Amino acid sequence: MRQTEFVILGLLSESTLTGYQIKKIIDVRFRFFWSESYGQIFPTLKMLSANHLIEEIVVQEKQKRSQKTYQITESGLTALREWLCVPVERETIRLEILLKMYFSHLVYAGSMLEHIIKFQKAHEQDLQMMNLFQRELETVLDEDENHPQVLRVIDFGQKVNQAYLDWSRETILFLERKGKK
Amino acid sequence: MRQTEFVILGLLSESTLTGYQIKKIIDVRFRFFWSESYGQIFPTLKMLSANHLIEEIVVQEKQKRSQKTYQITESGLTALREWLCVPVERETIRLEILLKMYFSHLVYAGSMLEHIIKFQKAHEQDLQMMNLFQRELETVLDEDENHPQVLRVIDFGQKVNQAYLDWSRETILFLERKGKK
DNA sequence: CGGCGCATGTAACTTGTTACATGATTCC
DNA sequence: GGAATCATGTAACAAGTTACATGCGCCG
Repeated sequence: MRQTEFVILGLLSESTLTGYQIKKIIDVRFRFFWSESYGQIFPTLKMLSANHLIEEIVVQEKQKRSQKTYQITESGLTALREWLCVPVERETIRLEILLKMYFSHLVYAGSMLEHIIKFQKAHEQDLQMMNLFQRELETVLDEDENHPQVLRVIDFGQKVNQAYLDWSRETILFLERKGKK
Repeated sequence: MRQTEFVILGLLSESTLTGYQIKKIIDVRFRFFWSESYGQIFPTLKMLSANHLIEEIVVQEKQKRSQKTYQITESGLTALREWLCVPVERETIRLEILLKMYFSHLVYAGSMLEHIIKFQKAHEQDLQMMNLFQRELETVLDEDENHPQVLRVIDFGQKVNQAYLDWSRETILFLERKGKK
């Protein structure tokens, strides 16, 4: 869980959060390059806490529902900084759609067409969301926060998603021609 | 091992192969969108064989070294065709480099710069390899084989890798400006 | 008072990697 | 003769998902 550890430390370096909030942030802000499930977040939180890289802070506001908010410790921040300087080692990419495209001559073209249209729609939405993030961030841009770095990440998402959409458009044309023959 | 199953069936639908050859093909041709380890290939081969989706053919040429060549069966081909028509369900992307970029304001810019340069070099090579594949395939283009579909897959790789390189260039400039301040 | 969203958690399972063992063949 | 590549395989481990259980608070 090396990697999960550091996503969590990273997010906690910005603000205190609950496990649930961490999951939500990853699902929204990181969706085009990362994902985590509760099955990893909660055990990792427990582990980080046992190693004193994070601490549970009990914000007993009135009679709030059960809620564990975590904050990063000094050693957590140190560990995060160290990790940031270690060379990137894993780059996991598994695109089932390309596997299907590669072997798609074995089935009728209409089937592949459906897959691509679905793919295209999903990434159109992703791109719109990124454009929104970008505009929002630019209106409150603070050079002393991590905003410029976040904009670079958003830019990555925009470029890659644009490439996906260009490819989808061309591939749909290709399949439509195939289908007619 | 759902997915591993189908990569193998797909490759065996083109030619008979050994486990070792399957691994090599995935490492070279699919490297920008897929990966498999021996730890998955060999057990999956065994399992597919037990289910009669593939068959072991013993090509006892002279006193060849131990070698198991597999070929797809009719039911294997049927299973593959069915899978090709089922909607794409998984799209795994985990880019550690973006995670590091996102939180990189916590460390000095030079560190991130190294990561990006390494990333850029790796993807320059990938792009060159794809350009080579493309040229090779276009010289022997056969519309009745899967060549047009493979070219679409290569095109995906080229577009996405080009996006990676554009982003790298811009991000290196960004970090160099940061570093000087 | 019903449903949704917030919130936590785990057990069972699937998936995937790593490290290791083994040994033949090919090429320099 | 030694290195690289071909070739097969597994055990231990690490990572990740899914399905489920639980229950509060808020809004209509």
